[in-house]
Amino acid sequence: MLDPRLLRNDPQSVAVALARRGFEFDAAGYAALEEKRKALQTRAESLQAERNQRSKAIGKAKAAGEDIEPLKEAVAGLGAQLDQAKAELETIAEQLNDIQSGLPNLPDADMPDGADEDDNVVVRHWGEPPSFDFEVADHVAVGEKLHGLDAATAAKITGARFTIMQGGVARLHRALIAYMIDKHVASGYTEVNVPYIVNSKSLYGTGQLPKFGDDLFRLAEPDDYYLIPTAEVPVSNMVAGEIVEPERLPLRYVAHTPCFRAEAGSAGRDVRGMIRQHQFEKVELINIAHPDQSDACHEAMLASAESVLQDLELAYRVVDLCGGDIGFSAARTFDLEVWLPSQQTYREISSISNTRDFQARRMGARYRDAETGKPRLLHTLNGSGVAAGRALVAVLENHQRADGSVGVPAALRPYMGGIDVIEPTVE
RNA sequence: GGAGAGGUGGCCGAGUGGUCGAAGGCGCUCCCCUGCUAAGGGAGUAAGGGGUUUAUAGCCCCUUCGAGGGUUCGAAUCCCUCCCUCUCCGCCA
Repeated sequence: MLDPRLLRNDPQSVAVALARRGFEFDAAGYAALEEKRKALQTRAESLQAERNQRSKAIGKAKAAGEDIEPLKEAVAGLGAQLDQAKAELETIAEQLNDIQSGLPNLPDADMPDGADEDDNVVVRHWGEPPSFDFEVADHVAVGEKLHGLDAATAAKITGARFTIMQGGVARLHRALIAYMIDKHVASGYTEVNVPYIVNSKSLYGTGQLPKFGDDLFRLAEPDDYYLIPTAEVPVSNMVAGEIVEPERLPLRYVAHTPCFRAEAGSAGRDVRGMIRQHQFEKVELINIAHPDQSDACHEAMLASAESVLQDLELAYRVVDLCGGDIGFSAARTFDLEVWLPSQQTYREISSISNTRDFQARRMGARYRDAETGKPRLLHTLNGSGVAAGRALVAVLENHQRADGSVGVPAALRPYMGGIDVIEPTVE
């Protein structure tokens, strides 16, 4: 949510800023609605003030043993007027609120302009895409050869966009997760284990609702809950409604969770393999920061995620998302894209965003300002460190060998019982 | 699931229809005292919103005692619904 004061005082500048991300904001219409709101609110509040005053007078008269009947008669007409004024105000307030909750975040000044992902700016590359002296297989073929990936059986059990991992591949997946969590904990993150099911309020707080409900799996019964699309939702909402003492900042959390996404609207995309699943696992980094710290936190999170890929010996590039590609809640986002030999291209494996006070305002997440003692909105940041499913894909593809085996990066060997290669198993 | 208790400010905790945004305590801030430390004395200290305004200063006003309805001139206090927490029982990983 954007600062309502900014929307009121300078809707035109908001419209200009949001246009950079291809969002059309009707500043004039909003301003007109605001004018109405102001008039209605002033009227409702002055009626309320009058009634409060009169009621107080009745109280005093009664305490003094006076006859209060005439005083009560004098208030008689006020109630109906007040109710009507309140109802009118509420109608307008709802309209304003609907508009506000649908507005995406203001982009940072540094965010690149652009219409779509083709306009994202490549910041840097790390590592060389590996060369192979045999014909590379994609991760599906590699996984099948290892008897480690089985989409068909998962489809029987559930449906499309699910996978069964087994044997060495399942263990590799688990190793990736354990390694990543341990690494981030070693660099100062606090490991948290959080609910994978959340209520709508939490999803509103991080910005998935009300606009993006179609992307979510919803549990209608026995409660109106949702499966999380990312750990960002439960972890960020840990500070919802809280006032955090400044000396605790930044809060740095790492969480491993499954993520559930309906993938509405992506039918036909990445249908083969594990790139785009309804269920995948992710190690997520969350920072809850003082506004002065948030840029530094953003950089540090990016570095943390990068070092995972470096440890895994995977070539990647860092991309600065442009206005046409950046997410609803983010002011600035860096993606990590890992090299996939089968596709001869870089694919997203991590997305690291600073939402500034956008989510904090929706969640009511604040810190106490050391100087003024007043509560101020926090900044929240989230980033994958990294997506486990896609990391598995990247390792299978980049470390595959001609004989169908897959090399285990040194960083993962302690988590793989010391083995340095996954061999095809006989069923 | 059954029975009971409870949800009040940063925290703890009083408060069963009016003068209560709310006693008291803790914490915090400032001042005084004490040659350090500890203790002591005094003052202050909720949040959100609107109007006015160059202003997140001041002033005026509204709202908020788990959430939402209701009764009433007036609700933290009474009634209804829901949510959450705790205790005991049941069940269960």
